[in-house]
Amino acid sequence: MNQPKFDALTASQREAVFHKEGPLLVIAGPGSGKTRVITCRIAALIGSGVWPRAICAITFTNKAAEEMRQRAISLGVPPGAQISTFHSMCVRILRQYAQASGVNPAFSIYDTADQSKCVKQALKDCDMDSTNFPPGKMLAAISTLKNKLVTPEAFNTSAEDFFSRNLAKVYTRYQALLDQHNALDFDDLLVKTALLLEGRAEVCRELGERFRFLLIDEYQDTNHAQYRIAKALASLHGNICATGDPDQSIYRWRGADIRNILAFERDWPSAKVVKLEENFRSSATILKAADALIRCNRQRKDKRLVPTRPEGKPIDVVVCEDEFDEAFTIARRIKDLASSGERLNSMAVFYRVNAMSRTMEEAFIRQQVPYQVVRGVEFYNRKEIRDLLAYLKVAVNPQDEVALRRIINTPTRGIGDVTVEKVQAYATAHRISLYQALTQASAIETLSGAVKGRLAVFVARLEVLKKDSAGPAAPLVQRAFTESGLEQSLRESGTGGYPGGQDALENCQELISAAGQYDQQTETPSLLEWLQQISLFSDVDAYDGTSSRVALMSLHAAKGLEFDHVFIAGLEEGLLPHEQSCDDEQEIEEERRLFFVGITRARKSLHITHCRYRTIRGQTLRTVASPFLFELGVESTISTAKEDRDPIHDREHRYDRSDPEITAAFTRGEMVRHKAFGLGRVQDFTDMGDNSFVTIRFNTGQTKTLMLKYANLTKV
DNA sequence: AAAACATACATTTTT
DNA sequence: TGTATGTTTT
Repeated sequence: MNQPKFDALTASQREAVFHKEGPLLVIAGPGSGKTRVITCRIAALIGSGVWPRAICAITFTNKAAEEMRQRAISLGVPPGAQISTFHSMCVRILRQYAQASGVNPAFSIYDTADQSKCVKQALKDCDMDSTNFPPGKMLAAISTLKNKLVTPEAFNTSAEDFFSRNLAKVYTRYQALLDQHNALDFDDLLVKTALLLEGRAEVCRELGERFRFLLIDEYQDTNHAQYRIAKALASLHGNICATGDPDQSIYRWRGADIRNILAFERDWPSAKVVKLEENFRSSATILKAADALIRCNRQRKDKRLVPTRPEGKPIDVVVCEDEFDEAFTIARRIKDLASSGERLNSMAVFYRVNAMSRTMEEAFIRQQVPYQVVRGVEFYNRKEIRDLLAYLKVAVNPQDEVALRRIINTPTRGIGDVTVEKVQAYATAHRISLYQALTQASAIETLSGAVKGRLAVFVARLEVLKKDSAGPAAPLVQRAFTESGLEQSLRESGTGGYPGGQDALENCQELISAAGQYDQQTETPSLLEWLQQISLFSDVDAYDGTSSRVALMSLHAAKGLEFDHVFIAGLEEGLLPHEQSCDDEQEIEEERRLFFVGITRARKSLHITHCRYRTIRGQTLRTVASPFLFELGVESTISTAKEDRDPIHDREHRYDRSDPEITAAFTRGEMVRHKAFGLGRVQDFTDMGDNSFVTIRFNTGQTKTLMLKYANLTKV
């Protein structure tokens, strides 16, 4: 049926696509057409008589899952196969087997911000000092334990040294708090699923019978919990197909265990291994450099990078003066490429740390190069979105105390900290949840009549929402928006606590329409399901490859993407490899893989820059070129960006040239640069047209009032 | 309750 | 250097 579509496959791709029964490991290098192989494999399985519903494909990101679904559709694969991320699969399993796994199906999903609230609370409850035990560190340690499926009880018995014993206390308390709140954090989703599958043989068998074919993408990024889940799910039949590239493992720091993919053949001795070594993406020149680089890693399975494309342009390595010069140089080269007919959305700039995006953005604005910054979080982390979602979460799961505390006085409704503490005291005394205590507020003697009234109004609103919480999500989100008072407070912005009132309003409306979309796409939509689903979303998916803009992103964010022209900035010691990843050889090797990932995104041309000086945290330091540069082993065109510019007044010229608004108004607090005095902050601005003057406190400590027309200031 | 002030902090990021 | 968060002030 789908046979004609498979004709274009290479021999090794065919092997991977048509291997039917038993374990299969596909080691797929960059640009080897891996995604296509997986979707073709799904099609081939179904073509050979496998029922679509028996297929379970697991990805790491929602974006990857969506892409795979789209590809499957365009291949003509009938619907029914489950294609989802590890986490959403776990949510589904946990809800289906709620009883067996000991969770309440209305659970909230806690993200890092919620987690951090709980850890802080746990530290407080344990009388531990957050200076000696920083919440972030504790959370990371807890996450590591969870990844290894170590329960608080187990850790309690094994913890011996001072730190471990304290960690055990916090971990135990933290987990108790989550239980109390009927909440699972991201790690719990995996842990509970793994424990369910390993602890309940009948559940494991049922799921094994249902999902006869398991496909796991990016297997090199699995952590231990995910590994155990995969192993359990495939234990019945051994039909597990793992695909990945050990050379693209860049998430060790968040628990990814490269040993999972390296030891696949040991776990599944009958495994067939297929290597996809041909690269259909990059020019031979780029591949040669990438190959030379990655060969410097010692802990590695040997793998070839076989080019199928012609030589292409030489790799371009540029030494810049400082980060401004670097950004300027990149912007100018992009302009050159654009004027030679290349599309802006075929180009991308990668950097090691997101902080580097700002300098880039400034240069791009000045040079008028359209760009988009691709960043992780944003939308769902906005205050107004979190507030609105918290309101809904409480309606669905009143035990969710983090959400409840968030909204109890947001927008302000005269329920201050003192009141909450009184209610909390009552709750503790009567061993009930905070929410339950709120419903009994009239019985709390320490509260005044007025406060009781306000609490009653608040609870009544939530109760109504809770009662009507069945059916489509969008109307409920709309209602919560209005009834919570959030909408009104946003409309009256300026006075309220929301500085960007208009934006915030639009964001909330966007959330409502997102809920509407979910309602339309889902057979039996429910608020609970929607909330659980969007907890697992981030908006990296918001990257728009079709708009005509250059993409700016971190090297990590670049994984899975490809561009004709790639720029990688900051190839300096301490930045790439990052100074905090230089402790051991393993970390250095991961940094090398990160660079490798960046390089192999490029199809036609690769441009690498590094600076002689870079300002980090306000200090300008002389830099050293990254050792990785020399490992590329290519005859690179080393050019100095500065050569065609005035060497002394570079920076000033750059700004003068591109900033015609030199007499524009300045506002208090703005950063400006003065030729002689350097950086400073505007204290005051008196607009007198041509004779305007401006008061600036310079970083040298002096404050000066200058005539604008003579000052020659530039905005920073 | 809001604004002003002070202080810690600072990779990578998905779920 | 900036920011994000927490604390004090009004």
